[in-house]
Amino acid sequence: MTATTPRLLRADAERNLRRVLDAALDVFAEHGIDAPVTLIAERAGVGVATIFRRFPTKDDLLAALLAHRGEQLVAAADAALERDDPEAAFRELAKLITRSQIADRGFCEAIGTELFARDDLQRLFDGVRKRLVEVLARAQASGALRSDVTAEDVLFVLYGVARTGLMVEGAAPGLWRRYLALALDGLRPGAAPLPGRPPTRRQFDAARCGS
Amino acid sequence: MTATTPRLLRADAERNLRRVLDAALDVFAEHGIDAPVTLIAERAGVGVATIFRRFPTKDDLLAALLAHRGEQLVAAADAALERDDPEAAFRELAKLITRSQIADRGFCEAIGTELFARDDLQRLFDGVRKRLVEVLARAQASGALRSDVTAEDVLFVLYGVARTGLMVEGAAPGLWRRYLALALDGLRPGAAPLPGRPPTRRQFDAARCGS
Amino acid sequence: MTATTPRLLRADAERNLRRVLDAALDVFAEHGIDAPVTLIAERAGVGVATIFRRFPTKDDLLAALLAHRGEQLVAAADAALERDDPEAAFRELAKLITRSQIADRGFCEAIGTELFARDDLQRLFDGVRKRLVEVLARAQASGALRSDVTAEDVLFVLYGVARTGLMVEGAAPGLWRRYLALALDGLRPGAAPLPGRPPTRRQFDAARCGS
Amino acid sequence: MTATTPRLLRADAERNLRRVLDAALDVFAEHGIDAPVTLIAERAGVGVATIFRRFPTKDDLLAALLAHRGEQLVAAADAALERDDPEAAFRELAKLITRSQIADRGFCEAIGTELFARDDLQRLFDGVRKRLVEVLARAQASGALRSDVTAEDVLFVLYGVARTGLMVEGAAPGLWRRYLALALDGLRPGAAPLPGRPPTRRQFDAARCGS
DNA sequence: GATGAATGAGAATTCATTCAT
DNA sequence: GATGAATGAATTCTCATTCAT
Repeated sequence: MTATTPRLLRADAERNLRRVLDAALDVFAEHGIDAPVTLIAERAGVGVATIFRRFPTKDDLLAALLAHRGEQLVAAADAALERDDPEAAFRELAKLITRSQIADRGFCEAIGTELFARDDLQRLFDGVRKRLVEVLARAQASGALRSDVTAEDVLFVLYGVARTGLMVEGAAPGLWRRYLALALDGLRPGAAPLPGRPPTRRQFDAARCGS
Repeated sequence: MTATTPRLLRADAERNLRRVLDAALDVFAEHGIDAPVTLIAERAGVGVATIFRRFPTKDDLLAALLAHRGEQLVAAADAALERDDPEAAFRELAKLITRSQIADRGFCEAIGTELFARDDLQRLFDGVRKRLVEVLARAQASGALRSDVTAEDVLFVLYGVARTGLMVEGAAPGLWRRYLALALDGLRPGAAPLPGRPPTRRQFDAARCGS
Repeated sequence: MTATTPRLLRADAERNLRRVLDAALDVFAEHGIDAPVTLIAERAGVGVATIFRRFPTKDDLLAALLAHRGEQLVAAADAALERDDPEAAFRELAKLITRSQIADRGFCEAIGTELFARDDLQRLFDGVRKRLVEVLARAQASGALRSDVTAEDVLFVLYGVARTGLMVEGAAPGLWRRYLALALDGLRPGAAPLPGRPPTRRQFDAARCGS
Repeated sequence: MTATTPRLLRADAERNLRRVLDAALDVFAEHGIDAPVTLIAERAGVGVATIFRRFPTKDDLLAALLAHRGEQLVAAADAALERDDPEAAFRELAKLITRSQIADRGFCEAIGTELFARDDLQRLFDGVRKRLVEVLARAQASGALRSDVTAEDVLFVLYGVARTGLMVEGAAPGLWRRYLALALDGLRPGAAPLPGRPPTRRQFDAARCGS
């Protein structure tokens, strides 16, 4: 009973926190990262200060949501890693990564922003990258994918697909799958070698954090 | 004297207009469409009111620049149309379209915005689309390109490439060519048919104007 | 059991009250009266509401601390009163009064504020004043101090010394003793009579409470 | 005529700027540096943005006012330097310095704040200090002042006098002259040497800028 | 009784757009 | 015609104080 008291307190708070996060997810997903915090507060049915209590900065709130996305992606990537078929695993992971950005305009807009410079986000999304490295290597080894692309390449390509997908989502929901398919077709083997060199890790990280 | 005064003024005005447009082009290209109007006024060496006299709204100014880009693209597309080699023509046009967005962050950001709903812009960029239809058809007829993609598809794909290119441009200048190559590889013939259907004209236009 | 519970609670409460007061003393002494209440709650390891339960208002909390300082000063003044050497007694009391303000930025900042209008504080600090009147009179009678200054004058002068001391304390700790010495030198006999008249009791009280 | 056009424009603007500065001077002088900018805007009869146009930051506005005070002081100090009687010159300068702080609560409160770290302010008020060095040296050479105090000492002492003066000004206008006289009496020769060492230039500057 | 989450009233600052000159 | 100063409507963030648990 003495143990439940703090839990009860948190039950209330957590409900509100959940509402804030849900509202923030919705609002940022719909309006992008420029959505005012007050809009989230309204949607959540709380005062602004309630939000700023948990997240001292708008950026902190955004970072929390991004971390959420990162965790989801890591988990989903782990599931994809389980797959036996290397190509299917790769396609699934690619789809997951793209879809997560399309489902959340804020997430997609945040990519290439200082927001990603935060250590925790770096680590999380590097986890995604690492899993993609693995899945990609297997697919390449199986001959299903061209061998001159890196995981960084793939992530950049999928970002582009997501951007396009977001633009068309309102007018043609689901059309992004078409463009994902097109992008994946570009990864088939048999094409002329790509021009230039893939981005270095340093370049990749820099690009993610807004050069 | 009464005759020369208006002429001089008009000359002055035109010089100013040119300076405003040049400055706006630079500023929006560098900072995107959220750049403040005052920054443009500074760069142009004129007062803000001078800008708002010609362009009652910031959006009007942006629209004018977009029209400029549209005209450039139309001209460049016409040049590409001259080419004999259908594939080369297509690749050139694709490169032009992508590069124009990468060279102008504002232009790229404006795509998918209500800004594109303006009649004049609709017409202009529809001119680009039409030329692409032509170039694409020839390339497809020549067997250099898969036949299940439309000009609308291609434009959407290139938008994605440009978005990626813009993100990485700071950290890895020119890397976009690599991703353009990848995208074009996706357009080679021989792949499984694309899922879904290409966007209708209505969907295409709607997506361009922010659903 | 019914008897011990309230006792335990009261013991708990008193311990909390003590912690709050200690924390508040520290925090206000270090950061001044603008320090947020939550900072005190943190430092005390209690919730804010615990503070506001005892002290309905931040001002009430401040007043309690000021009362604490007042009591300390009264006690210290009583000790000084014991001294045989009138000049030594005066110097000691002056030093005590100054040091108490320097050791507690919040105390010093509160002087000249409506806070001092509270009856209990008025009474307490009037106790200090009265003891200074006594000590001062003796020192003046002994010829060690000029006779045209009042206790109110001295308190005002020491406030100025404390303000200076606080400003320099960070860069030159202890420098205030130098300025206290200078101020005391100004109280030596033999100078031309001071201009104007010393503040009346009414003026003195009014000045203390923010005019 | 062509020359007057810009002047006319500025005539209007300068009137407003003057109103803003006057209002700011009044408001900060009365309420101190924590007074909200909106209050100044109201008092000046302008919108807040008008103020933020000239002074990008509240601190910039404050700094401008401080610079104003600094210039006034430098000019006044030059006048005092002209005086033949070394002691009279010193007393006059001391009075000027003290009065300027009493007339402007904001000025006095700003001392010991990061605001003073600004280069222009440093230079201006160092000009005041240098003039005081001169005047002080003459007064000391003439035997009118004790020789173990520096200009830095004097400035710190006068700050304390001003703080006291500000506290009592509401209840006893002009009483500060009494405490200035007391402080000056402390600077007469013939007292025991002061304890400690005067602050170094480094310490002096650090104390002025908030340690 | 204690907790700490929630709140609303500001505060500083920015920006597209409008007027007086 | 051109200028740039003025404006008001946001937007982010803070803090004393109140309430649900």
